[in-house]
Amino acid sequence: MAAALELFVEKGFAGTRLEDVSARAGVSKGTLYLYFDSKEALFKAVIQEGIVPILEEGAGLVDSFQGCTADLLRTLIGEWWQRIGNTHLGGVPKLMISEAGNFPELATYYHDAVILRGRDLMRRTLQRGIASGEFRSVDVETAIDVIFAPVLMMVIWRYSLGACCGTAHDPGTYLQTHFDLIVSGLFAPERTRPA
Amino acid sequence: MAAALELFVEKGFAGTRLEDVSARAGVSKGTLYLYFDSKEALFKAVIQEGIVPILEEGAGLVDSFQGCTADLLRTLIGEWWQRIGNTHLGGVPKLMISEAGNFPELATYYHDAVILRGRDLMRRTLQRGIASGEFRSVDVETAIDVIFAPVLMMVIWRYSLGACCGTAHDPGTYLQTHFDLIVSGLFAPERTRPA
Amino acid sequence: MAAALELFVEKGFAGTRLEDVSARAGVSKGTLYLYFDSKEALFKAVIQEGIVPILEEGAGLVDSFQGCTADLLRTLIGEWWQRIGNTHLGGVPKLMISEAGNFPELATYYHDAVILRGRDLMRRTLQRGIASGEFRSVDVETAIDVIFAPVLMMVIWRYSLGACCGTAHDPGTYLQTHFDLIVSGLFAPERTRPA
Amino acid sequence: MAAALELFVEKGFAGTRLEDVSARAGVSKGTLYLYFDSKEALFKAVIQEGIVPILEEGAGLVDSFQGCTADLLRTLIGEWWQRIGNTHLGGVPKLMISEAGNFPELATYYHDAVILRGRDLMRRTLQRGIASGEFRSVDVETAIDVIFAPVLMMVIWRYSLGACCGTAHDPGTYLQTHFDLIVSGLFAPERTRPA
DNA sequence: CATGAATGAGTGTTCATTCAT
DNA sequence: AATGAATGAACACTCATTCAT
Repeated sequence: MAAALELFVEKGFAGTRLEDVSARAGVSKGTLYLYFDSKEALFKAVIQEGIVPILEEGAGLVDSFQGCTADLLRTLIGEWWQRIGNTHLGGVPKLMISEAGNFPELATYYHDAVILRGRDLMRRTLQRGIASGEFRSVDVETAIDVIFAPVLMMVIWRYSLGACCGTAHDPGTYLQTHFDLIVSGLFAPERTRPA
Repeated sequence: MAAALELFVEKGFAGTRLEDVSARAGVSKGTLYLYFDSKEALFKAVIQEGIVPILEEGAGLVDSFQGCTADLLRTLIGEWWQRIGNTHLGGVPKLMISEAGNFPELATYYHDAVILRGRDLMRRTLQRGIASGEFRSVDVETAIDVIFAPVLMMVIWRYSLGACCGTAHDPGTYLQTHFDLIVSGLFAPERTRPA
Repeated sequence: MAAALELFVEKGFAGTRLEDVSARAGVSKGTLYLYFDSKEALFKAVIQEGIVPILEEGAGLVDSFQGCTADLLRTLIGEWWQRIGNTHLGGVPKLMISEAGNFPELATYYHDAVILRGRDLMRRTLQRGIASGEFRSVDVETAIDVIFAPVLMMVIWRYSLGACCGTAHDPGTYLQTHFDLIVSGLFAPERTRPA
Repeated sequence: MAAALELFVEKGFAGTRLEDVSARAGVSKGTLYLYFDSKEALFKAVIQEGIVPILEEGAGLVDSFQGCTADLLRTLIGEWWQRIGNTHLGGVPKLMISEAGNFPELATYYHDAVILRGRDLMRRTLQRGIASGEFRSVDVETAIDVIFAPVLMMVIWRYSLGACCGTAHDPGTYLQTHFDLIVSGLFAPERTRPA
């Protein structure tokens, strides 16, 4: 599955040959069919089993986190970067964007299992901060957009045009800058804009 | 080329069959080869001839615009929406993201001819506003990112997951909201935050 | 279709490679798909278009035949031998027997369109002879079995074990013998066995 | 081997997957190769070991039978029905017809070991009846054809088109009818058509 | 200019066969 | 003896490309 992920991300679904997947995995072409019914089934497995478990851990983190909400937010983004963004899974958003039209059923699954769940994680985090008075009472849904968009654009760029036309920002700096910007915007006034 | 654009945008490069393109264009499959050497040549032509001319008109607009810079910015975004975003050309960003890995040469061309040129348009606009005192002296490159990102995410979503999982924002409202937000942030303090 | 018939008859459905069919037909593999959606569709077409039209002509013959019924019977069997039995179509009964289990839908079609129609032809012929007093009043359905069975066994043998283990009877003589036997058995006693 | 017989009969040689055979036999796919060198070897074993022993018993029966020849004939057909026709072995004639072209060597073996031996059994029976004056002095080879043909057609039908298009005669009644017809035809005139 | 029949290389999938355990 | 994971050759089917008309 790691081999399939890399190739799907790199070449798209149609551009990936199962022969290459099996070669990269060090098995024969037929062996793939012992574990996946079809190329499409392999594709779905890569998406589903790659990301969903990580999101479930994220849910546990939000539920049990001790500490201020800014730290929770920083931890969430950091974990996402460690476990998804900075691994081959970081190519999945670009992959889903590319293939959604060809796999509507999978796109729906991804929307429900990944996107909605991811938004939910962020929603609960923001509400936690607002409830505790740490954050201003912003419009939560819009804030979710604002937080996710640059992060997503970064990995999308990284796995598409960034590969040819380089000059990408350093991801660490980029993420830190955005985190600061967002947290500044979120912090409740008396704390972010002290006299 | 309109037929090809629609199908490339909808199904990606590999997923598009020239037979379908020719059928939608109302000609025979062989006729395509009178005008384009190959599927790849067709793809490049669609990208190049679709967007570049519009950008060139945009350059003329920025050079000759009479009026305040906020109006220029509003006009630019409005024209983009009228001529690109709200037509089938709106699918091109998603398409380039999908196929950049398979067409590095085209991706480089797109980067230079479209992305850099688009950023340049916006850069000159922002610098015009800053020079005239209308805008605050923001970091221009970051501001370009901030202005483009939500607009791009909207069309990317529209041509990928949005097609299956709906619930898209109304584009008009969305763009207006973002425009207001940006301009508020850009306006020079004495004007946006009057005593 | 002639090439396909020969190979299906010789090797069975699964044993026939479309590449061989196309080679024997003098076209390329892809060309087959211009005219038949799939191997299965080709198989169905071979069965349907090969035999059904001939049966329809047979129906016309029975309706319009002038002369004694024994001559009609002889003509029917002779025509069958000329147009089916002694051509590659003679392999179709063996083919249907082999593949009925794998193509139940086609088997049902064959049963209705060929077998039932063939029996009907024979039924009307026998009833004509009985009505005119030429034939004894035998059990018609059983007589149909008796007339068809040896004829079918001959072509089945010819396209199966007969190919390897030879020693087949001369078909002409075999058919003649059976025809005589059948007619002798059928003729009313006072006419076939005159004092 | 019972599992293989059922599947070969039902789906033909090419249509039978060894995985299904092993599953039906309750062993693993690899285990088959402990006992049979190849799919082809399994096929040959099924044919050879299934029918030949029964024919050998039949030879003993003809040699030692006490009683009139009509009873011997009835017993032979009855035994055939009990031990072959009405078991899965009844599918072997259809199977050999289907696969003779693909297995000429096996077909030759079957011809020599089964068909010739079966004809020999019948030949000796008929000659016994003729010698004793029970039967008319018919042409023996033709009579063998006449006796075997309907019986074979019945099992062939049963394992091919009969499976889809039903309406088969009751096998018991069918066999009885044919037996009566044959014996009536064979009995010397003075005994079958008394005054 | 336009056609569409023909091509054949390429790929997803199947399954008989092998072999380390 | 028995397993079942692994193999890879074989084949149905697709589709970009060509060319005679």
